[in-house]
Amino acid sequence: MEQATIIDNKKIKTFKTIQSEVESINKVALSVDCVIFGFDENKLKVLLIRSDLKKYEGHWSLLGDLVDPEEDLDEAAYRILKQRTGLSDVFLEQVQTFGEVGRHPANRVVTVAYCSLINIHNHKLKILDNELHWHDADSIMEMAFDHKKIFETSFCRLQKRVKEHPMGFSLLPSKFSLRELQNLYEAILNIKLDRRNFRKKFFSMDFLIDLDEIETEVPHRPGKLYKFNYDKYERTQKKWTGIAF
Amino acid sequence: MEQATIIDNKKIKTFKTIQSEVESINKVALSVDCVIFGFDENKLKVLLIRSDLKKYEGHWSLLGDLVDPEEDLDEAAYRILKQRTGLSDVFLEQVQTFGEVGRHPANRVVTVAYCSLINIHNHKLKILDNELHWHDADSIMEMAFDHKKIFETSFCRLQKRVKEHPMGFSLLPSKFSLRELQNLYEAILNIKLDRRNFRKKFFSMDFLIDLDEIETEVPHRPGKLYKFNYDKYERTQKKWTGIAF
DNA sequence: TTTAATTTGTGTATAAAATACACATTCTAT
DNA sequence: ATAGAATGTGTATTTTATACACAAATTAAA
Repeated sequence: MEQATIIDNKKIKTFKTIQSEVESINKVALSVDCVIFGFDENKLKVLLIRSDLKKYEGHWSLLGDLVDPEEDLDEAAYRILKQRTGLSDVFLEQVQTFGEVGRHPANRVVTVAYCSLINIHNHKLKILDNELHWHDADSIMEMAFDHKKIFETSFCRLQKRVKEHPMGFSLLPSKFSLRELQNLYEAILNIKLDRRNFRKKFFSMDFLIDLDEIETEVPHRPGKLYKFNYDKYERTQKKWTGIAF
Repeated sequence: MEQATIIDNKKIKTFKTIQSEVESINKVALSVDCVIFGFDENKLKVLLIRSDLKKYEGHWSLLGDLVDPEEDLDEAAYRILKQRTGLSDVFLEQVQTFGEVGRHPANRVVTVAYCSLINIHNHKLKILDNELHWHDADSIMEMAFDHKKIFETSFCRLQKRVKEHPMGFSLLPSKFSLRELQNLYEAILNIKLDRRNFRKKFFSMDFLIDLDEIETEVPHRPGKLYKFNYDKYERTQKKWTGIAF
């Protein structure tokens, strides 16, 4: 709403009219919900908290909070992440806004979903009362509110984005083997990939820096360790990829 | 915000506390802004309205309105479209939510941007006072509020989505020639495509129905007319497209 | 210290897809 | 009748994706 608006195709609301509405009735509660992904034991995980709402007793929900009227949306998302995980230097991306009238049982609450990818071993959960828990992303059952839908939307977005953007590396330690990288992709996309072709693909992209180190404490031949070359990636403009439905 | 929330990593807000906040202070005005794309004279167009806000006198803005507290977000977007264009059976997709604190000069207004594609010739604009105008998408200058940014985000989204989803057909008449289709893609993506390869591509996708009709009133050899096979597209599950940054 | 088990690391042949490119045909306008 | 302009078509080349097997390195156990 930010200009004259036609109502009933007739009556024109002026900005002044609208502004008075803004001050009074035409407001809704706005929240941010974070879908926080992690990767552990070769499984994609999502961080959930137990709902304290009577109606959803025993159900899990996403990590969220109301947006403060003085706070940017992104700020709110970063704040929630910081409060929950202690991390501030994380991958964070807005996914979608969910605004069905009945999505919250008590009030009209519109929520903006954010997706976040964190390296699960870089932080220790501030667990209080066992409220907070990492769940396997592939076995999420019922959730509070419409959080299942929000989760699924975010998961689909992740599956799509991870193929066109190197965000997956945020889920790995900074040094990783190609096997770990492949495990990550296989877990997110729920597919099996050919090891030789996978390696060929990533080497040909030429964004991996060979660290001349090898894995330790693996019960087999250790693999070489790599890190992702973010600098080079940022400098490289993405190529044209054709039309394909 | 939809469960117990940690503040200062200490104090736990209960739902009751939060609910009272919902009732009072923790609300913001929420609007929907529609980026309405059209295609005319081989150019991508966007429908804008003159801002009536003093501060933005002479500037153009997107078509938007406040979301009613009893109204779903999508409903609000459809309502705006209907009011502005008279069309109800249109392509509509949420793009992103913009919630910077200072984006509206007078109030905190968070806006959810929607992208819409309409066939420009299927409706006659309900023009009032010359307020409403189709602009060339490639020559948008200054706009009111952060609408330039919203437009650009939506335009980028369109460029990306049109390559992976057959939404572009919404901008064309139901019967179109391959040249029109190619012009559309060239306009949206701002590139030149090889005519033979473009045709080969679309024929190999096999979603075009040959109508056994030809163009009329063109000053040259008329091309064959096609329509898009939405049914077949819906039944066809999209193929795996590989990892590529 | 030998052996088995497991995983790493590598290359080639084939198929599929994208690209580059030219000419005859059809229709309109004059 | 002719000129102009756009349609319609095929092939050769390059690039990319896919399928597939074996030797070398390391650990764990005998």
